[in-house]
Amino acid sequence: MQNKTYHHGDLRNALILEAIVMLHEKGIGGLSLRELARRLGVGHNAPYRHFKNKQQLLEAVAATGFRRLKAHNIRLELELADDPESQLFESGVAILNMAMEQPELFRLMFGGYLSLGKCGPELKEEAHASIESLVKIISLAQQQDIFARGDVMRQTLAAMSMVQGLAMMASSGMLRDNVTGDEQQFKRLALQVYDILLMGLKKR
Amino acid sequence: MQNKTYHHGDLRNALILEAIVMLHEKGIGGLSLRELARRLGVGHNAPYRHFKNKQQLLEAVAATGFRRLKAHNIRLELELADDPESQLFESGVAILNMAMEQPELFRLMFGGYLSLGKCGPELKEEAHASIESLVKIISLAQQQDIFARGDVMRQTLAAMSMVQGLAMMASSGMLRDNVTGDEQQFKRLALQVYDILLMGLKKR
DNA sequence: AGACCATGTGGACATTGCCCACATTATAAT
DNA sequence: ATTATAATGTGGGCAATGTCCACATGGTCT
Repeated sequence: MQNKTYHHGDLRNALILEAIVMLHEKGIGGLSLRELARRLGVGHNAPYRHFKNKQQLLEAVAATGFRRLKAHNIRLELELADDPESQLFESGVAILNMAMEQPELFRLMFGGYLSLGKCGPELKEEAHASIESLVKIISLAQQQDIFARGDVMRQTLAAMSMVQGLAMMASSGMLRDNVTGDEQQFKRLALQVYDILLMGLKKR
Repeated sequence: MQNKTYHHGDLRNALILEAIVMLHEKGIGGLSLRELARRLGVGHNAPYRHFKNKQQLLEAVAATGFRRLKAHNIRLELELADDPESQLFESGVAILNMAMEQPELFRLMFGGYLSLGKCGPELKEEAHASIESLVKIISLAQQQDIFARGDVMRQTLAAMSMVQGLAMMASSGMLRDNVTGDEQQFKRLALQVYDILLMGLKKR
C-alpha cells in the first residue's frame, strides 16, 4: 500500500513542486512549511533538512520560476534565431502569461518579496541570467539596426520595466475594472502598450 | 504620568501610522497586529475594534499611501497647471522616491499584495483616483499636441507600467548589482529609461 | 438616571516557524 | 563484512501570532 520508505528520495524537489501548487491555491501568505510537509506525508521538520528556513524555500521556488522562463527563452532563441524583435515580444508574452496563470508565483518572483541583496546565490544567478538573456536580445536588435543604437542597459531596463509593470497590473487585477474584464480586450490593450515601448526603442 | 484614558481617542489613525513605521522597520511579513497594539500601549484585541482582520488594516495602510501620492499630485497640478509633461514626470519621480525611501510601503501598494478584486471600497477608490489623475494629465498632453493622439487609456497604462516596473526593480534591488550601486548613476539611468517612454508617447 | 453602543481588556485555541534531541538509513572507511 | 559517519526523517516543545469569546469601561442619548 504505502511505497513510502523512511527516506523520501527526492524530497527537496517534491517540496518545491508542491510549494508551487500550494502557492497557487493559497497565496504566499497561506503557504506554510508544516502543511507542505503534511501534504507530502513527512514530518513537520523534514523540510528543514533541505532548507534553512522558509525564506530559503521561497527563494528556491522563485529560482525554479526563473528557470522555467529561461527554458522558454532558450527555445525562442532557437526558433527565432535572427528575429530579436519577435524574441523580445514572445519573452514578454511569456511573462504576461505567467502573471495571469500563476499570479502568486509571479508575485513571488517579481513582487520584491526577495530583496535580492540578501538572497542566496541560486536565485541571484537565475535572476541575473534572466536579465542577461534580454541584454543579448536587445544588443542583437541594435546590431541589426532594428533598435536605436545606444546604451543597451537602458533599453533593457525599459523593456523589463514595462513588461513587469504591465504584468503586475494584470495579475493584481488593477486592470480588470478599467478594461471591462474582457480577457480578449486586455490582450489587445497589452499589445498597444507594447507598441508604445517599441516606438520608444526603434530606430527612427 | 500616564495621560492614557481607557479610550485611546484616535486609535484607528494611530494604528495606521504606527503600521507604516513598523512596515518600514520589519517589512510586510514582520508586521504583527499584536506588536502594533503593544507599541501603542493597548490590548492585543483593540485593533479588532477598528479592522476586521489584518488584511483590512493593510488595505487601510495602502490606501493611506495612495492618498499621500494623491496629495502630492494635487500640488503638482496647481504648480504645473499647463505643463502636463512635467506633471507626468514629477508624479513618476514621486513614485520612484517612495519606492526608494519606503520600499515596504511601496511593495504593499504596488506589489499585488491586495488583489484589488477582493479588497474593500476605500482602497479601491484611492487606487482608481490614482489612475484617474494620470488619465487627466495624459489627455491634457494629447490636447496640447505633446503626446500622439489616440487611446488615452493605452498611454496611461504604458506610463503606469513603466514607472511601476522601474520602481519595483529599484526597490527590490534588482538594479543595485547591474548599476554599480551608485545612486546618482541609478537616477541617470532612470531618466534615460523615462526618455524611452516619452519617445513612445510623444507626437512625431 | 438609565439604556445603549462604541471601544478596550483578558483568556483561549489552533497554527506556525524554528529549535532540540533522537531514530533510521545511506555511504564510506577499516 | 563491520563499523563509524554523515545525511535524512521523527517527535516534542516553545514563543509568537491571528482570531474568536465573554466581559469591562466609558461616552451618548433619551
